[in-house]
Amino acid sequence: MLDAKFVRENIDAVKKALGNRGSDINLNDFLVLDKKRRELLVEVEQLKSVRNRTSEEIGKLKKEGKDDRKKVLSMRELSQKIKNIDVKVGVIEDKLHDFMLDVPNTPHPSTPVGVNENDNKVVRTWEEPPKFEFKPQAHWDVGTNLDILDFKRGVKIAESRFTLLKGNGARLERALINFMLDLHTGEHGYTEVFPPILVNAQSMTSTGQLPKFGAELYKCADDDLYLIPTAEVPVTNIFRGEILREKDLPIKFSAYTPCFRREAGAAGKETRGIIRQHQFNKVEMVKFAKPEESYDELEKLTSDAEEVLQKLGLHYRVIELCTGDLGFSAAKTYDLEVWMPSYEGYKEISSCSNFGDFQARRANIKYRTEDKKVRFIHTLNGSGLAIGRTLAAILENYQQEDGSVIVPEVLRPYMGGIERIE
RNA sequence: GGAGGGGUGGCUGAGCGGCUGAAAGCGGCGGUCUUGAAAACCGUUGAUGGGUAACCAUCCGGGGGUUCAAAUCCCUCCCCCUCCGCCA
Repeated sequence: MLDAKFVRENIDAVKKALGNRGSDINLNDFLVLDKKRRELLVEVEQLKSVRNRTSEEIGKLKKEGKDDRKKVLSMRELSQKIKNIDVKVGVIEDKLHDFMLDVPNTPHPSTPVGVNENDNKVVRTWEEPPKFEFKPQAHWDVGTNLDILDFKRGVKIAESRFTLLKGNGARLERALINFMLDLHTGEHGYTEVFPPILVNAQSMTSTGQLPKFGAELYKCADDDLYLIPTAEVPVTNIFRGEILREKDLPIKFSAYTPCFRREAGAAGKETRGIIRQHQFNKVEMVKFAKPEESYDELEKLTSDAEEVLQKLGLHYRVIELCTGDLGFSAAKTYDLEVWMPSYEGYKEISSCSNFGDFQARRANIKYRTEDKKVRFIHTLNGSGLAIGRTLAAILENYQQEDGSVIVPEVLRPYMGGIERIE
C-alpha cells in the first residue's frame, strides 16, 4: 500500500511511476475522496471537541447536584450530528482503503523502465551451458524413463498439473530441500522457520495476494483459510502488527513449504513436465530490513540464491525486471534463470524482490529507531530456490547418454551417497 | 464440540460510567554518584489521523448499541487459559 499522504503531495511523480509499470489506475478518484475525507474530519473533530468540553461541564454540574436539562438536550442533537458525519467518514475511509489496496507499488528508481519481459536486463551470467554429445531429452522424458516421475498417476490422484515423485525422484526432491535449508541457515545466517500452510485473509492481504489476485488462490470451502502460494505469505506475516527493534535488524528467515497455485491465467501453458504445477515445493528467504539498507540486502539475498545454483553446478543468468514486468507488490526484482538444455533456453527458478514499505504498510510492520522514531520496515523475499524446477534442471543438465542422471556432488550426502540415478 | 474464566501501553498488572491515554512495578532512555560498571536515587518514556502552528481528534481484542459522557454497561464475533469430550 502506498502512503496516502505521499501520494497526495507527490501526485505527478506517483502517476508517472505507476504509468511506467503499465498500471491503468486512476488516482484522480483517490484525490477527490481524500480531500472530502479531510474536510469532513476537520468538521467532525471540531464538533467532538465541543462535545468533550460540554460533557465535562455537565458532569461537574451533576456532581454539584444541579442539572442542565437544556444542555443535555442540545448535546443529544450534537451527538447525532457527529454520528452522521462519522458514518460518512467511515464510508469514505473504507472506499479509500479498498482503492489503495488495488494500487500497485511504485518501482524503485533503479528499475529499468520498460513495457514487458522483452525489456528486462541481463545483469550477469554464470558459467556456460553443458555440452552434450547426444540430443538431450526433456526432463519429463528423463524422469519417466527412470521411473522417478509419474505424471499419469499424479493426474489420477488429483488433476492435471499434479505429479507423483517416486524412489530417487522423491528422495532428490527431499535432498534439495535439505541442502538449500542447510546452506541458508548454516552459511547465510537465516533462521529456519516452518509456518502454517493455511493462512487467513488478513495475511493474504498483507503481502498483496488479496484482494486483487484471489483467483490464483485455493480457498477452503468451510473456513476462511487459504492455501499459501508461497512461504512469503506466512513468513512475512510473522511480524504483522508489531514494532521491531532497530538493533535486531535485519531479521532473516528461511522456510521450506509446499506452495499451491491455481494457475488460473495459465491454461494450456507449460502443461508438460513439472515446470508449472498446482503444488510445488520451495525454499524461501524472507528479510526484514531498515529502509536505508534494504537495497544492499536485496543484492545479498540474490547472491544467496545464486550460490545454490553455483553449488549445484547449474548454468544461469541474473535478470533485472523492467518496470512493466514487475510484480504487484515489488519495487525492484531480480530473477534467476537456469539453463534448460531441452529447449536451449533459460527458465525462471528464483525471484528476489525488495518490496520497500509496501507490504509493511499493509501488514503494519514497523521498527523503532535508536532515537525512538517509529518507521515502516522494508520487506524482501526470494526463492532459494523453487525445488521442482531445480529438480527438472538437474535431470536435464546432468543427464547421460544412457538415460541415467549424475547426482551433483553437494547432494550426495543427502542421497545416501549415490552418485547416479539409473 | 460442551462448561467456566479472561483479553488494558514493550512486558506484568490496577481501573469497572465523567477528574483515566490510562495507577503501580519491570524494561527502555537521560542524569547524579563511580576510574568504569553494577546498585541506589532523580527525571523521562504509547500509537495513529488532521492542522503551517498553537493544538485538536481517535485508540484499553474486532464490530455494533445504550448514554450529554464508555476501558468501564448491553449485544455480537474473534482469540487465549482451565476442565470435560475427541484426536495425529
